[in-house]
Amino acid sequence: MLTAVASNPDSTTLADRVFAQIRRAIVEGEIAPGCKLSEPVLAERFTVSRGPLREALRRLEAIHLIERKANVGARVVSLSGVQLVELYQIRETLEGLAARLAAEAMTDTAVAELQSLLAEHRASVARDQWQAYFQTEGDWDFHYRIVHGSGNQRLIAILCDDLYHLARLYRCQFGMKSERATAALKEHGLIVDAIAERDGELAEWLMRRHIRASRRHAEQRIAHHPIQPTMRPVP
Amino acid sequence: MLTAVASNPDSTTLADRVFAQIRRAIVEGEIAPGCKLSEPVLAERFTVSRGPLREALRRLEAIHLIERKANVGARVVSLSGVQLVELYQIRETLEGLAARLAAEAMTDTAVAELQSLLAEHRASVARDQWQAYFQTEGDWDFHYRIVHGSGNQRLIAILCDDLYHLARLYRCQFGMKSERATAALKEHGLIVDAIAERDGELAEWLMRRHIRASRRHAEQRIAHHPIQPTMRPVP
DNA sequence: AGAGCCAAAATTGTCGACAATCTAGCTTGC
DNA sequence: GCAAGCTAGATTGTCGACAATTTTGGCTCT
Repeated sequence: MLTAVASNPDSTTLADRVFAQIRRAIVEGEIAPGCKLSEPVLAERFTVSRGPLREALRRLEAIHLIERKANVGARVVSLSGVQLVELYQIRETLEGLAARLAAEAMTDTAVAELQSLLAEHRASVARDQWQAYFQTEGDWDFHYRIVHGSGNQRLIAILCDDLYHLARLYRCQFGMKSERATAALKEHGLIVDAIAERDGELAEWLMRRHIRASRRHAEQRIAHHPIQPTMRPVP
Repeated sequence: MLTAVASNPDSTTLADRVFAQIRRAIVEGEIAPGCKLSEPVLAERFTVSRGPLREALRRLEAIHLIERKANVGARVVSLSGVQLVELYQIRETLEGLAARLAAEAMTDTAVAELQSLLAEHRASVARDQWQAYFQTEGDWDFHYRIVHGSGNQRLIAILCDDLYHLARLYRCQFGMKSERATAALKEHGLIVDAIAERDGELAEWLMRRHIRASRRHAEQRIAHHPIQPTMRPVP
């Protein structure tokens, strides 16, 4: 669902694969935030020339996962609390829009699939409440579906190709366990219901409240676990 | 105000300059929508190697001004009516947010500057009502200021670095004259007033209505002047 | 004559080497 | 002893050439 391109040996270009690999490494915390990305060492690590590697870095910069300065180099973005709040503000607005559009535009079969996905998540949470990883992944799945359901291609691009990668990085960075999983699941249920009833206005309002709650949770967590400007080198 | 980098011979990298030049050429309609961008001819036209040129193309792709397919090449985005509507939907949401945040976060001096900018625009419109170009440029100036006034760095990046270039391209493409200039100016005045009174809720509502009106205007125009899939070669 | 296939040309992707720039460590002077 | 300037090393930016893929033109076959 992400960008299924990885590990296909010849269907894409080298730069595509390197891009996907580094992105995964960054988003999953394998390469630490603030870490410098040296072109020679990455080129050797992925056994490619600096050409495709530079293209990959440029694309990582485009989705704001790394920052580059001319003649200096690239670093993984370092995450601050205010940037997290900024991200949540935008997500609240855009995903609210997505929910409203989805309620108006999603096909009946897509709604049914969304409902079954939700049922799966419910079962999964009931089964193994401890498995935080798959719960957060399920959360992403849910949001991805809604956004795609909106049908607005540019909205899909902004959220799924740019902001979600950053949001995932933040979650990994601040170690967001899913204490909120059961509450989030309940909120998801309400949103799906609103979409199923084609009530766009309600779906938007519920989605905005859902993300606002998630933001509050994150803010609280940061307050206890204050900003740690990680700058450790690449493992 | 755009990205003042052009024509500075050595302060930036080659790729930066080529990027800015091609972007300007595309946004101002010098290179037609749908037109193919051949790397060799562009490299010769700007007297650079294909290396920096490819970087520029990649950055143009990142802001969605061109589309690339592997082993095929790059084309300037072709504009459809539905994409225009998609863009307006997102702008309505995001700029509404920007207006609300600006009302809460802008400094008093920034508000004063915004008011004087508005006065300038009023004078300009009263003086030479025919000069459509500067009016639309003034319109962009206004929106740029509000967005920057929000203080949300990511919001600024999404709107000013990505969506606005596309929107400008659309305006050039569909030849949006400013019959709406005087109405738009009146709406701008209300928004500035709301911001000056620190009424974020009202500012958001007014901004959304302003963009909605602009969208309706564009839709009407497209209806009379239906989609012309331009595909003429580079001049 | 039209459709399908093959080959050549052009274009894109990739690579290695060179030049310009920045960083770090050392020397030198106060 | 500390700060400023300089030199050496490493890193990034740029270039030209080669390899792989796509496209186009012509040819053959039905």
